Amino acid sequence: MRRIGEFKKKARIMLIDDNFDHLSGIKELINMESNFDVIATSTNANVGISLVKKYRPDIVLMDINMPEKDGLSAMQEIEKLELGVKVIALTGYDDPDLIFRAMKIGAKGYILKTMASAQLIYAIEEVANGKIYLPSALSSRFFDYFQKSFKEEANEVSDEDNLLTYLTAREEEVLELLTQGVTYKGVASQLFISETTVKTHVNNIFQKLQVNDRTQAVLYALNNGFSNRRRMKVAI
Amino acid sequence: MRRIGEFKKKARIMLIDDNFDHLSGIKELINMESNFDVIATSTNANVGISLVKKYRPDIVLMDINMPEKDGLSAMQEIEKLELGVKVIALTGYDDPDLIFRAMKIGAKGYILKTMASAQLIYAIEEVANGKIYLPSALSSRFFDYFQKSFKEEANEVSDEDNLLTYLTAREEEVLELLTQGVTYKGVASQLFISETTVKTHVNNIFQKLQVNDRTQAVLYALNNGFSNRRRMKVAI
DNA sequence: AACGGTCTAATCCCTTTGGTCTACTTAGCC
DNA sequence: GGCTAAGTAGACCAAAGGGATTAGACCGTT
Repeated sequence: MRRIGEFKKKARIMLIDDNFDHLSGIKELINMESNFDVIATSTNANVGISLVKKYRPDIVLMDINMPEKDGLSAMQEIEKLELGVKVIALTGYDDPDLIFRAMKIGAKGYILKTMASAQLIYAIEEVANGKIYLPSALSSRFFDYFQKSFKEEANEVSDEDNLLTYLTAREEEVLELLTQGVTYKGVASQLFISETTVKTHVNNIFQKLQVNDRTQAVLYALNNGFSNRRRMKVAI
Repeated sequence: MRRIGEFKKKARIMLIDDNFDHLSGIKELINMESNFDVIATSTNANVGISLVKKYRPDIVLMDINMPEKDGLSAMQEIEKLELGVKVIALTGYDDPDLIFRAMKIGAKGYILKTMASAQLIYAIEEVANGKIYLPSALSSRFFDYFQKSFKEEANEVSDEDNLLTYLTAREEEVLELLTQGVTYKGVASQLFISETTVKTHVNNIFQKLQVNDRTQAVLYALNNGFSNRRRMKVAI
């Protein structure tokens, strides 16, 4: 919108943290040690969100651990506004799950309160320059978690007792169409075979997948790696 | 450089790179500048995989860009062996998609050939110590890509023209059961209503979702955020 | 009290799907 | 040449699903 050129202007920062002392501490730090402007602060997530709407800061430093409304939800709401506001998560915990969720929601950075103040400033600079900043210690944890979640998925799917492997090529074609909501008539015409042939294939599929009807077959297929590509945006 | 004490034994390294010159260069480097052992090398991915099975190195440095068999597939095969072998991807490209796929498969590190040799050694050390190493420039790219893929997904699903929002509470209950492969009879008995009532609800569901049959309704539900939790391992 | 939305349910009718059995053709294999 | 697996297709019957209409009960709102 009105974001001219690079970042010649001082980045405008907003702080949201339920701990007032901490809030003023960070504010002091930023004002002293950097050339950023803290334009607003809030000890309450909901008020903070309103302020974000009003002032449209470049960057929001958001404490994730707050009572009433947790910081992740607040962050999500800010992301939904699509104002281009960059949110940096700030918390005392380096819980991988928390890190993962924050990054998934769209956090542009994640820093621990225990980290050196210089690192905070550096993180803000990086984020102000359009990068995403995650300390390498945390990113290592993130990746552990990330890979584990994919591994579990892969295990569940590509197990050797996947009944889908028993299907013949033609049966797979038929099932593929069923997973698209096509009727037997439709399958017949698309595969240039008769409807009774489709029924024969379908019955064989039921036997092999140990299910009783079309819906169950489709669900089995979907839950066991069949045509995973549509469901998993980022395929290997 | 000699960081003794962190890992007792010298880590055993294997190199796979189709470029022989590069291979020997890295080997030299590692032998000279670190206390790791290069126990085997290969200019061919398939041979490399065999060697991995045979020697079970601690770490494999794998070039991702190779002819015949690409490094990602090779890496995936090595991961499938579940030998605990740590693979570091090595390539000339910092393509975010490539980085993402490598990390998804289970790469314990990703380094560019253009990076300083000290960084290569450092990456190996980190990985040897059980961490995952991704240079911050690359991890920034990774996160961009990562967040974008989730954003697309969120957009697709939580769009305001999601027909599922028109369903009443009872209709949702019915649909929920349908997405589990339950028949009308089953729905009726589980919800303590008659089968004809189920049919009424189902017909209303069809109208609202603009579909013609059970399978299509289930597919619509699954593709539009309904009971997403089962499909998405790591929910927010 | 009247209205609209939801949940419930029935009836009638027709279509689709599912189960079983048989049978022909083709391709690959010992 | 016979065997097997896969693909094709028919007949027949039963069960389930789907479309349309009607209608009573309940609840919250106006």
